[in-house]
Formats: sequence, C-alpha cells, structure tokens
Amino acid sequence: MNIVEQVQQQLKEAIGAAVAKSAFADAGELPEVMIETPKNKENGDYATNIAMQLTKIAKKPPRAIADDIVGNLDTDSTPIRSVDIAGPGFINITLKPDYLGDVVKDILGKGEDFGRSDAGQGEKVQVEFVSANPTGDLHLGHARGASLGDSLCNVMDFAGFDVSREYYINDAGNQINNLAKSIEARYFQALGREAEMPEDGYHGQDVIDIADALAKEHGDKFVSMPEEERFEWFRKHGLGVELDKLKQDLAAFRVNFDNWFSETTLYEDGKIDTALDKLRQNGHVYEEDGATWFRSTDFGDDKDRVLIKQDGSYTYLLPDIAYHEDKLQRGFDKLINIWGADHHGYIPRMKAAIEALGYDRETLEVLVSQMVQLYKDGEKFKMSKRTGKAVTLRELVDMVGLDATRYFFVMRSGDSQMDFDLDLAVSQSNENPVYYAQYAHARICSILRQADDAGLFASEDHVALLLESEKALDLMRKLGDFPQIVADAAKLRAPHRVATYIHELAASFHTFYSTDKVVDPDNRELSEARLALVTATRTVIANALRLIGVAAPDRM
RNA sequence: GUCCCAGUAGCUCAGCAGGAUAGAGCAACAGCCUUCUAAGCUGUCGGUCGCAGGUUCGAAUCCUGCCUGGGACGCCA
Repeated sequence: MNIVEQVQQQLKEAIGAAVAKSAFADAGELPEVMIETPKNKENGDYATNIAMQLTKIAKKPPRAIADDIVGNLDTDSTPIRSVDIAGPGFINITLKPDYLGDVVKDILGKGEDFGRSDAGQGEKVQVEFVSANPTGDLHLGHARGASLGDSLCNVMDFAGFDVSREYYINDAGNQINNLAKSIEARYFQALGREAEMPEDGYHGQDVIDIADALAKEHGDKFVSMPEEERFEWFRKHGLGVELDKLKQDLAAFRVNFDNWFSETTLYEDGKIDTALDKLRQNGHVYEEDGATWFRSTDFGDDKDRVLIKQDGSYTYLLPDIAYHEDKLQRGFDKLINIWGADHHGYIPRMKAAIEALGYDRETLEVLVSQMVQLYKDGEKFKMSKRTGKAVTLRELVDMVGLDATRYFFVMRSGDSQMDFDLDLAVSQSNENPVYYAQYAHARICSILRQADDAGLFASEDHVALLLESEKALDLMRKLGDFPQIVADAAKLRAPHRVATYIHELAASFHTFYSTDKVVDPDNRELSEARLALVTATRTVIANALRLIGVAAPDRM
C-alpha cells in the first residue's frame, strides 16, 4: 500500500467510526464510506457524500447529519487539518500536507515500480488483439487496435493483473488459399506469362513483391512443378513472409506478444471436433438444409449461426469457437478481445458460444476499437498514394513518427470514433500534444544535468521545505495520484486515462518550473529538496509514458 | 427494419459504477525569455452537455422515446 492509499484508508476508517457513533442505523445498514477528490481545490483534499447518502436512513436533512458525523469525528489518527460542511451536505476534508513529502520519498524508493499495485489481485487475463489475417499489410485500424491493446496490457500488468498477450493467426481459412493463388498468378506474370488473378485475390503490392522475389530467386522452376505441390509451396511461403512482416511491423511499433496462436493447430490437434462435440452434447447443435447450425438464439443472439456449410467446410465461426474453448481451458479468468468496429456484430454470437460451452458469458469481454478517419489539410485522407489502398501502419509511422502515432491513438477512448489529424500529429511544435509530456521529461533531465555540474544532488532530507510552495504541493498531489490512475485505467479497460493523466502531470510540472527555481547554489537545502521533487516527477512521467509505449527522451 | 457506438466550447476530445461553479488541447485575443530547454508559463474569450420526458435530495452521467452521424446485420473472414 502506498502513502496515499494509507491516508485514504485512515480517512475512511475515521469517518466510518464517526458514522457508526452517530447511530443512525445498525451497522449492517450503513453504506460504505466513499471518499473522492473534489474537482475544485477550495473544497479540500477529500470529500465524502456520506451524509447525503444517509438522508433516507437517518430521516434528517443532510447537513444536520453531516454536523453529527463531524462532531463525532476523531481526527487524531489522521493527517486532517480541518473539516467543513459545504454545499448540499458534503463533508470536506483538508489535510496537513506533511504526508506529501512521504509521497516523494516513496517514489524515489520505488523508482520504475512506483505506480504498481495489486488492484488486479493476480487475476489471469488474456488479451487477444490485432489478429489481422496474414494476407497483407496492417492498416490504420490495426494500428489503433495494437496501440490500445498493448497499452491496456501494460496498464493491467502494472496494476497487478497476470496478463498474457496473444495474436490469433488465421492461417487455415480460405483467405490463405486466395493468398497462395494470388502469389501464383503474380509469379506467372513476373515471368511474363499470362495469368488471371483469382476472384477474391489480394491485389496489394506486397503480393507482387513476394512473387517477383520468387521469380528472381527461383526462375521458372515452379512452372514445371505439379500444380498441387506448387500451390502448397506458395501457400506456406506466402504465409511465412506475411507473418514475418506482421511480426516485424508490430515489434517496430513496440508491440510484442507472448503467444502467436495458429488456427491450423486447432485442426491438427482435433480441437475443432472436440468443441463441436461439446456443443452437440450440450444440445445446442442441429442439422438443417444440409448444414450444421449452432442454436445461438438460446443465448440471446439474433439468429442461429451455421457451423458447417452445405459443402462440408467450416464457417469461420466454428474454429473461432474452438479457439475460445482452448483459451478457456488454459485457465484464464478473463478473456479480453479487442475487435475492430466492423466485427462488433459478432459479440453476441461469441458470447453465446462461451455460454453454450458451459462457461460464464461474462468471462469474455470484447472491447471495440472504433473507426479511425485520417484528416490532412482539413480534408479526409483516404488512400495511400503508393498502393491506392488503405493507409498502412508502416506508412503512418513513417509520416507521423512512432511516439506521436502511439500517443495519438491512446489519448482517445477506444470506443469512440476518432479523427486523426495528420497535420497536427506531424507538426514538431507546441500544437502537438505528444511533445508536451516528453518536453517535461527532457526539461527535468536538463535540470538534473546542470545540478550535477553544480554539485547539487537530490536529497530526501529537506522535503519538508517543499511544503512552502503551493505549486510544489499541487505537483506532489498529482504524483501521488498515479497508482490510483493506473488501477482505474486497468479496471475500466481505459488506457486513455493514463494519457490524460500524463498531460495533467506535465502541466503541473511546467507550472511549478515556471516559478520555482530548482538549481540554486545559494540555497542548497531547498535545491536538494526540489531536486528530489523533480527526480520523482521524472520517474512518474517515465513510468506513465512507458505504459503507453511512448519514449521519454533526455533531450529534445 | 433490427442491433452496436457516438452526439459536450469554433475544431478535436476528456469527464459518464449519479454529486458542488462541466474540463483540456488546438484556434482567437493580451501579456511573459540578461535567470535551470518559450516544444514553456500567465490571463481573456468561448457551452440550452443533440431534443423531449422520467427516476433522485441531486442527472452530461441512469431509464424511455425521438433526431443526427458512423458501423454491423453472409452457408465471407
């Protein structure tokens, strides 16, 4: 437990005791004491609405209840300075700021671990994200999903969840056959022969590149190869190349997975049949019109879904169900899937499948990464000039830069559609919010370099001196918020909260910086205290940026 | 037609497990560099929180209906 949590705990206990002493009702009927930090500083450091919540039970006006509670409040075991009753019945608490010095010491002691908590209590969570088909480049939507997913995993891990990151490789379906046929056609074209692209072929430049490379390296050796053998070779080769490219692009985007799960293994290990049998035994499967159906309507879906088509092949859904069954058998408490907006309609059927397999449907949480629209010069920027297709992740990073791309995606809530302003993201100026936080970090590093030259070093011995400055107090309060911000972001699956916090923290630092000179050889003790504060600030900014995959530069 | 997401300042968005006077960035305007990085700071301007009901001591937040924008409704993946 960190210092801030300890203080909050003390306050809750003291208020709880005062409420009990006021004897409005039996202990069992009393609501839990909740404390919050008021938006407006004038309303103290903490506030509780307990008096308003008790109006029904106590049958008295809230301000009178608050009076009773405050009268019974024992402040000896807490850092409370003063207590006020305000507004409709809030009890506002102002603290003696001394404990904030301990926050700085706490941060310096914990370093890159400051902000960690056990909020997740070791819950085993698997997050599956991106999972784009290995048939082409990652595009804009995948970039957002990757950004959200990776940041969420970092945040949840830091908040004490046991997180596993997984990428599901759709390497068994029809789309891979189409990839192989497309490569085949491009290969023949590369050799100057006539060849038709398949109807659902992949027309991207990447396929042409693969085929050209094959023609260059192997000449016409595949032309004489038996068709089936050639097809199989192209299939494996294409898959390998595409998959390598995905892995490289994601790694370059600072996104790494614990597990790359191949759909093909579901077939090889008989897991498709196992899942189908299980559904059948549970009585949720029937035959009709020559197809095999899943009665998903029993679990709230709009209509029943086909598992095996008339031609005997599987729909995408059946292996997907088998995949989720496999995940569940691996012992995760929670499965989080991050899907693009175009797949959100599949949530009900997947949840239905979870339930039909005998699990709690709430085990599966699907987060939807909404559409992204690029804007440039105030107009929609639709297509990549080079390929004529959607803008790829690689192109985006080339244009915008890695840090700005990651930051822009994660600073918005994933479940709202977003406009991505290319001009803003590209601009190396104060208009660009990503530099605001990075600049705070670089500024601190610069201060520390100069302090070092002056023979001044951070010291915890005089942190009490910091309490004199209102700007320093604000900054310390903000630093103390970090563990709770991370915990909330994890529980709410809302990594953008960390980005919002980073901005606030940077603002708090910049404000402090503008008035409180840190390095002052004529005032060594104050300098040492302030160096402790800015060192702590640097640590928290770096920790927070790390969670959202953005670099914390020493110089800018 | 059904379902999902969104609608908050001129623009882009936070805030939504109910709380006090609804916030930030950009844009606009006015100041601040002989002093640790001006990618910064300070201030001003800017709002019927889509509309209408309801629940409540209290609603941007919860419920219902409607309007607008986007998406999804395949024996494609």
